[in-house]
Amino acid sequence: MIAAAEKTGKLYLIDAHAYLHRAYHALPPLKNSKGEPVGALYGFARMLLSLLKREKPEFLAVCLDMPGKTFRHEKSAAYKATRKPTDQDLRSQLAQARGLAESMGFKCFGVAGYEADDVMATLAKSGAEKGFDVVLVTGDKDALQLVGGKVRVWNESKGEMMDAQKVADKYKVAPSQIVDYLALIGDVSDNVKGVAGIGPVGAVKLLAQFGSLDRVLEAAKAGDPGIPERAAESLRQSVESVRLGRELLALDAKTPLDGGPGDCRVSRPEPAKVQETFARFEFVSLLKELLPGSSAEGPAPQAAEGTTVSIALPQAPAVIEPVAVGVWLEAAAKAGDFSIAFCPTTEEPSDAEPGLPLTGCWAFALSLPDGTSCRIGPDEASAHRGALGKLFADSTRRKVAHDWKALLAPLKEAGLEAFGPRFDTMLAAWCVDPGHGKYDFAGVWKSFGGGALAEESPGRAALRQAQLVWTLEKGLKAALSDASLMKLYEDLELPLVDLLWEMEEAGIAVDAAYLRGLKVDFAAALVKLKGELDQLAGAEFNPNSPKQLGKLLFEDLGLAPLRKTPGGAPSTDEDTLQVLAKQHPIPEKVLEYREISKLQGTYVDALLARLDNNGRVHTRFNQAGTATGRLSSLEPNLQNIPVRSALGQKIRRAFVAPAGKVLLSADYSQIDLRVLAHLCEDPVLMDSFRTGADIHLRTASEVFGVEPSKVDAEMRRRAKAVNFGIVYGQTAFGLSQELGITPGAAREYIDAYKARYSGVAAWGQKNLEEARASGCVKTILGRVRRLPDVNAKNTAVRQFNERAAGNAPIQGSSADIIKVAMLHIRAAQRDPKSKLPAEFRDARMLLQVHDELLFEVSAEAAGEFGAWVKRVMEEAVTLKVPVVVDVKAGPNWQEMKRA
DNA sequence: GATTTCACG
DNA sequence: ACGTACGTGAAATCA
Repeated sequence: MIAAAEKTGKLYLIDAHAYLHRAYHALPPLKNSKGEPVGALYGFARMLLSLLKREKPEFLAVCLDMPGKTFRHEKSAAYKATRKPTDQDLRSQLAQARGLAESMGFKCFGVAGYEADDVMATLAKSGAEKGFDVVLVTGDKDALQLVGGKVRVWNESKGEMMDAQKVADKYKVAPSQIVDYLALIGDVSDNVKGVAGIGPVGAVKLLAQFGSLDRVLEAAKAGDPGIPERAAESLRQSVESVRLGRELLALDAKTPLDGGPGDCRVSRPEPAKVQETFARFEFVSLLKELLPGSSAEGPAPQAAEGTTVSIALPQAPAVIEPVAVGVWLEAAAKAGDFSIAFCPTTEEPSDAEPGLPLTGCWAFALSLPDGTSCRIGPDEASAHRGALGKLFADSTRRKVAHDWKALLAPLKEAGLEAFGPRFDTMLAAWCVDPGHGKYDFAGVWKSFGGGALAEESPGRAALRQAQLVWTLEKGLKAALSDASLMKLYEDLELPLVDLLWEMEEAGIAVDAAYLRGLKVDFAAALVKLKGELDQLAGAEFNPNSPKQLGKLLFEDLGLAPLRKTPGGAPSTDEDTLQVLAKQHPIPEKVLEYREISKLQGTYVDALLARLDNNGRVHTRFNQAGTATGRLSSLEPNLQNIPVRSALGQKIRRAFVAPAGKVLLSADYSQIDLRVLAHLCEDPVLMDSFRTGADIHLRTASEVFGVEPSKVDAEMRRRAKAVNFGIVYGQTAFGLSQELGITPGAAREYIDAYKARYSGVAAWGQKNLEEARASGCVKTILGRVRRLPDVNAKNTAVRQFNERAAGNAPIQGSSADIIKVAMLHIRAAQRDPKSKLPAEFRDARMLLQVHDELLFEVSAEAAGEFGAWVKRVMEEAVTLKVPVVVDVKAGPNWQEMKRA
């Protein structure tokens, strides 16, 4: 038998104690509820997790120091003698690091008498011999001596991957000379003194000339003319100490280990083990990352009241088998309310679902509150048309469903229009806690405490949903009341369902011929640019590939990266390319290519593909998606049609009004800042709006302390960025990036703003305090946003929540206002008693883009209609400052003039 | 499926 | 010591 060759791959070696030290000093002194210090362990575990996620290592070893003296202390009394004794709080954590790493499924090595560095050296050597690509994860310069061949050092905090070339570039010596180099210049942390008068430059020179420390010392002894006499004398005096230093710095690759690289395969941690360990340290969020779906036992961190909503759902009971439609109708006649769930069906017959109707593309599950259910498809619907129609039209019966808007089209197709009171569990769930992102039935059931629902076929899932939705409804009603959200849900969100559906159904006309012309132009421009780029690069590459572009710019051309992406790669985004454009012609061309490619792929192609038979495209509005109360638009997204660039406006030009009509746009002017003024009642801000000033100009005047007439364009631009930033909870860094100024200057702008607009600053403070105490913030209509992590210990997480806490009331209130206006407009259009002209009633609301409404209206009536819409929108709410709407109209969405 | 980039308010 | 302005959706690339 021949043994199979040992499987190899990338082997990561972690210097555990380096990370524990770093985390200990970097993080606030976290303790668990028992008062035990856990901050360093937390940082260490987090680092391991992010390495796991980012690098997906196949093999990984955690290398530790053991307490007590090492062979180096035997050699030198001075070794590390200058180090301060380790804090007790850190010592206790160092002792627990091994257990923590092992519980996470990592192989650990630590040998008494040796340091973690020696262990790493040993594993690196044997790993490289066995064919592993070895990566030492450490910031310690000593480790660079091991670089070469298959061994590299990754300085994770600086994001540098050091191979032999990089070492040579940075230190001007080969990795094999690193020990000699450090011995010559000394190393403070190890208390290795080095040679007096010889620094990095001198050391590099000597080593370049003589090759090694020994040769340097020999040459000094022999009085070689290549060494200045002063340095030679200094070297002769230090022969003993520098040789000792070299011995101390050289890593020992012969550490006795109980195992090797092959034993370091990363395995999935045993859930019980990691759960136990993390629960002991109370690493709740980390546990979720490592084992999604699990929860830490033990005392959870104190969540403020209002951050979480539980409505005590039971585990889902088994699905109750459906009854025949006739039987169900008899039961329904005696009962009152019923629920409806849509079941997407296919034309393909399915063995798994014998009960499923196959003749059409729709089917529904219906259920009574007691679970008595049936399924109807086109056949059943026609067989029981009369009874079903009567039931759906009966306004005394409440009808419960999850996501009514999605139900309206299939119901219409089935000829089953529903009248009377509705309950929509999707909207209710979103109102109660809008932070989940997705609100499909199974997701809502789970996130409100009902546990995971098993995968089911569409037919069974619809049946189950119709039956379970009653339980959800009961809990959500209570939750809506408890949070004072019933009015928002009933009077705003629920009525919006039909309006949004009508907008979706209406769609918007697109000039297909124009768009096809644009497509040809763009395609030609792309071919040309691609040719020029390949020429410039000297080889073919894909400008849409960040990876290929990054390699070209930062490796082949040697340009300097500006910043890194979250994934750790050097970024090639627009900001970066604009900076690099000053050094090389390629970035500029890539920017051009990217812009056109984006417009072509995201807009031209997508719109052409989505044209209906009448030349219109229909978006879908997601009413239950955003955390703040806004709508979003999808498939296609018509809320992000280009407007800022000249090329982008060509896309906007494709949205047109049919003959005899015009597009009319009504948008709220500065709605976010007006809402802010209303919320904070800052006298200066309120005055700006009451006097109808140019708001950014006024801000410039206040912040820069000059007369309004002395404000130039650049000052106004900066003030505008400050105003935007205020709404977003800006940092000095963020503003500095936006404006291309130093963080110090940005800080001054912000301070000046806060001094002039003290009411804004005070509101921000008060709002945050309320958020911390209650765990949520509210809009002017009482819409909540829950902020479970506004008190988080993790700085980044906490600060993110703090900014969201400041922004949500503003963005959310603006969303409230435009939603009210939409309903008012529609109500007036539909009210037979309102004396609106027929053209006003026929005007169709097509799109909502957060602060803008787009209508299609007869060209003759446009002027008057615009004036009316303006008034309704401005009067939707009464704020402490005026609300102003600007109206424009034109033949397409690009060429619009003020009406 | 994750990552990166970029379109909008 | 680290990351860094709020809220979205879509496409292309690459593993």
